[in-house]
Amino acid sequence: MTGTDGRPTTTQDARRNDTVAAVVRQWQTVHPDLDTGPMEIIGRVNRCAALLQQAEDAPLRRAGLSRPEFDLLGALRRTGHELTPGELARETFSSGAAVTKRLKALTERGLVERRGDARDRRVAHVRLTDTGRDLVDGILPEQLAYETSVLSGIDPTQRDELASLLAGLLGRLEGLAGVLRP
Amino acid sequence: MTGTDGRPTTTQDARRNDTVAAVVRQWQTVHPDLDTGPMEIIGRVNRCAALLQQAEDAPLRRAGLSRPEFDLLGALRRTGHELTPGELARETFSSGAAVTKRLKALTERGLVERRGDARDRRVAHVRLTDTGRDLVDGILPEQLAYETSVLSGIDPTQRDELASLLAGLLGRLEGLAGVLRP
DNA sequence: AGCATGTGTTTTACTTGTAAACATTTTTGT
DNA sequence: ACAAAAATGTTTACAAGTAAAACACATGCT
Repeated sequence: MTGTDGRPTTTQDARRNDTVAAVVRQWQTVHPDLDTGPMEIIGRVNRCAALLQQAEDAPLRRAGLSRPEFDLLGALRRTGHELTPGELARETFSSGAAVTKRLKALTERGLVERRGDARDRRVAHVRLTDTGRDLVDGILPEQLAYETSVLSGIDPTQRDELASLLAGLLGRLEGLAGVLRP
Repeated sequence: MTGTDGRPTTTQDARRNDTVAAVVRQWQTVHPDLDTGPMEIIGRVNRCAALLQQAEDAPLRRAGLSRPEFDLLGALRRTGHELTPGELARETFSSGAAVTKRLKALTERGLVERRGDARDRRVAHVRLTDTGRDLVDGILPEQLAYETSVLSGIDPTQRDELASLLAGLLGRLEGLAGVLRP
């Protein structure tokens, strides 16, 4: 089945039925001369991210963790070794000050430990405690299961296509960020 | 040109070269049994949104506006009529309390005005001042021009495909939100 | 009319992030 | 070797969001 413009309508005209489409139509009537094309992508990326964060935090809340905290623990878990606060900040894309605060809270809860560096006494090395590791390993499958259920409405071919296109966009954005921040 | 698995490589194997791909690979080596497929989409959506917010706010900062403030003004501009605080909250996907604070700041800056309702004296009606309208109309083209330049690296066919796939995902997320919030 | 209940908005207390300043230590240049 | 510069991490002051309660008014029931 195809629409009058020949574009396939396998997603039941999703492009005409979400909130972003409505917003774009409003702008079009007020500023018919403006090219609103970028909104169709960027508006949707932003809105998807907002909704995902709302819903996705459910398994984390149960464990009493915020997502930024989980990201920090996850960085330690997936790299498999100790990281310094600075490395954690880069790895989780957050500021050093924010990492300092999170580390304080997570240390008090016994999820991470710190150790000074012998050579360079400015730096600390942070590692997961056993409790912290078990917590991450317990939450991650739930998180992925939830994410899988969210994506289950999209057929595998389209999922793959979407992942590739997003990778292209992300690569471009990260390239830009690298260029724009010398 | 196609990769060894037959998938086209028009985006120069973007899927293997962004930060999310590296994270997924790390998880795979630590938990080889886990299905990390969802991360390829959801991780990228989140990361794209984060980068877009950092970079995209440039034209807004120049005008001394935060993005949530611009969203509020934009909602008034694109609907073309007055909105109540509650409607603004729904329209901009934020809490009523946040809207109250933003309205206070924007009113003090002379960008919006309030007017009481004659029938129902609980509600207020908010409208853009001429200054506010001019500000939105001045910023929007800059914003769209920047967004266009970000997306210019992706060819039009892929842009269209990406917009459609995101619309499908967003529709599903918004449907879920509706169902999960009775 | 009088009171319970619902709705729209604001206020309050609190959480969390950021930017800028700071302290400490290392590196660099001469 | 030593002063200046850079790097690392923390502290401080502040901005902005949220949840829950408070507030103000409207509506419906008896």
